[in-house]
Amino acid sequence: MAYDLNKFFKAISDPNRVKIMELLKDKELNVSEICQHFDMQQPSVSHHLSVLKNADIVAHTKRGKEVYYRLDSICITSCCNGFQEQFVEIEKLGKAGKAQ
Amino acid sequence: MAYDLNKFFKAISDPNRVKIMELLKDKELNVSEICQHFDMQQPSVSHHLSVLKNADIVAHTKRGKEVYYRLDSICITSCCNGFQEQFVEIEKLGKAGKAQ
DNA sequence: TTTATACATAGGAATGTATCTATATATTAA
DNA sequence: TTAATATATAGATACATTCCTATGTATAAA
Repeated sequence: MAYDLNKFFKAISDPNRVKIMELLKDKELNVSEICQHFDMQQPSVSHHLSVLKNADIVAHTKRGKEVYYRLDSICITSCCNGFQEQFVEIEKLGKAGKAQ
Repeated sequence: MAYDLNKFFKAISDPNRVKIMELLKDKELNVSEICQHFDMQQPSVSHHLSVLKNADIVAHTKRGKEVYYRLDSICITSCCNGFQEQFVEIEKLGKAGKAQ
């Protein structure tokens, strides 16, 4: 799978989308469930989900009337690692800790 | 150092800024030298450098009339790794290869 | 088949961003 | 001190993004 790094980073450059990703960290949620955690209207949440989907950060499955979204962690690690490798020598990678 | 992840990802969401980062990969360059690689005018390059500087992605040193910019690879690895760790279990990290 | 529910899409207003030209500031050379 | 060079800042314009309301589409329930 060839991820579009620019699309990926644009997608994660919005705090509301990052919050959606956090909600989906270890569970699937449908759109209504995601909406409950925001002040935004449902169409705005749908828009953010489509940006995440378009960047391959989330996948979705329709079950009945509901559409369930889940995180694609391969995309996240692949894009983050791939970007680092463009700029930092391999032997230096993985040494820097989490941003505090 | 507490990096601002949102600021970091917004900064790297622009192709021209990523290209500047590539130019600075293993050498310092001053603004005029960076400008030679772009069609943009010098003030636009200066603007992009200030966005990168503001996100702690580059540092700069003035020598005489010139201002030399260099990449801060610690910022890059710290932000990329820190972001991954928000969403992916530690034991799964570093397994996914470079985006092709 | 009609109605209700879940979600997506369309279109518009407000705001943010990238680029340009013009100009200010700092440093060096004459 | 005056002129030239390197870079940054200011202001304007074009375009992109976010959010809203209104509405379309698919599925399930009555």
